[in-house]
Amino acid sequence: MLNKNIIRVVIVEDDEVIRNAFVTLINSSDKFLCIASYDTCEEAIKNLTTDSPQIILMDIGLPGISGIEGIRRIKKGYSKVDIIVVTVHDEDEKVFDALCAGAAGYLTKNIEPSKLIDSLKEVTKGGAPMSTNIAKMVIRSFQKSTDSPLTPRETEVLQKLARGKSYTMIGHDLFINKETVRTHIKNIYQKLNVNSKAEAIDRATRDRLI
Amino acid sequence: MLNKNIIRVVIVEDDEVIRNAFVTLINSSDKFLCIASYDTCEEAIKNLTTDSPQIILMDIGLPGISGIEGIRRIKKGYSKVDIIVVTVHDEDEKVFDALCAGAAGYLTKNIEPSKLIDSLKEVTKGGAPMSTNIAKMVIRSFQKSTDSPLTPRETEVLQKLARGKSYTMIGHDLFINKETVRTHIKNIYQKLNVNSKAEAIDRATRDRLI
DNA sequence: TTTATCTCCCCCAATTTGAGTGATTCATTT
DNA sequence: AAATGAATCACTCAAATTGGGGGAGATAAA
Repeated sequence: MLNKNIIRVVIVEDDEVIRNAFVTLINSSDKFLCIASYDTCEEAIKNLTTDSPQIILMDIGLPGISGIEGIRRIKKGYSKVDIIVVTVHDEDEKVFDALCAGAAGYLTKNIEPSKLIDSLKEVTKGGAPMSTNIAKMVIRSFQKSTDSPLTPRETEVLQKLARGKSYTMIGHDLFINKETVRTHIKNIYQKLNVNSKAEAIDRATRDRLI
Repeated sequence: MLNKNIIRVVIVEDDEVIRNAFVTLINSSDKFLCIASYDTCEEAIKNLTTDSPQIILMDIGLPGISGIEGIRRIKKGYSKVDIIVVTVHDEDEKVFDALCAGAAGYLTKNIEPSKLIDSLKEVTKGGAPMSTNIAKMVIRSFQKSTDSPLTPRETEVLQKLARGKSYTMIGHDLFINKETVRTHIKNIYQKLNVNSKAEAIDRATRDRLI
């Protein structure tokens, strides 16, 4: 049975022109078959078990429930499908929200047709296709600020504070007195211009200090 | 001046055979020039300003200071260079440590020669080359556990707790009474089998509940 | 009808926190 | 030689937070 080896793809995209282009493109490959295409997540979800796709190509700027929420719902009820986001949006928030919601890959729409097919192949092999700009954002999200106002020790203290530890525990971890921890934290608060734990963690997270 | 357009590359790799293979490969491209190759980070750092590479290909299983620490030191004194890790290691810890230390990309050594050159090109264009398995690990690091023992509300509470907020603040954020927050946290502790904030955050982070 | 989830209330003791105001040591820089 | 930054420790004090215990009502789902 040849059909067994064909990868079933569903498309969710509200722009008819783009949607049809994707359908044509995918069906032009003998490895993939576009079983269905929808212009809203709601419809896609309704037919999910019938369609039983291995891959969903999904836009995230949709009418009705957002693509992000759509990803969440789809992965909840049907976790084995790989969802690749294909969108014009490349703002940090959208990207990370989509990944957190369970997207297996993230492509921006300027992608060349051949690359899109490559991405489909990559995801079937267990990979995580990303546009270069997205990959860059993702990598950068791991990296700390290079010009922190905090000293190494203060950074260490703040990291532990952010993990919910008390002054006493931090002191124990770093082999210093609780009073020293207190001093460090006082200095941290002054440098970050805050006056509570929550604010400090907030600023530090936002500015990638920890 | 043609040299102006050649991308200067330095290699840090302790295995002589692999190192020489990389040198040959890189010099076979007319876009890149391998100016130097070292078998330790120490040496590479010593000659950094003289070599002034745009890209460093770096192994991370090195004698002397580790590649990870090497990345940190290089990026500290010479932040404009793009460091691509090329290694056999694909354990979570190494990968994330390298990325946090400032690596611009991460390749595993089974990479084909043509892909390595592609990766160099990608990084010069501001991208972040990753092997498929690494990309997958990175993406997965954003995603939460699908079978959390916590209810949605409890997860919400725990997330805020992990951001350093007090019971009072959490209640304010969620428009519920502080006492309700207490109850949630009591239940969370019981479910996670812990009895303090720090332990709860630790478990939740480790198990990707938040 | 039971169960799960979310909501709220009270008591209590121990700990923690934030804000003061100090000080000493050590290494680096000027 | 003096100054600066970094890291260490001390003591006070009032307010807030935390964790443990108890109990209970509402609603919705199974």
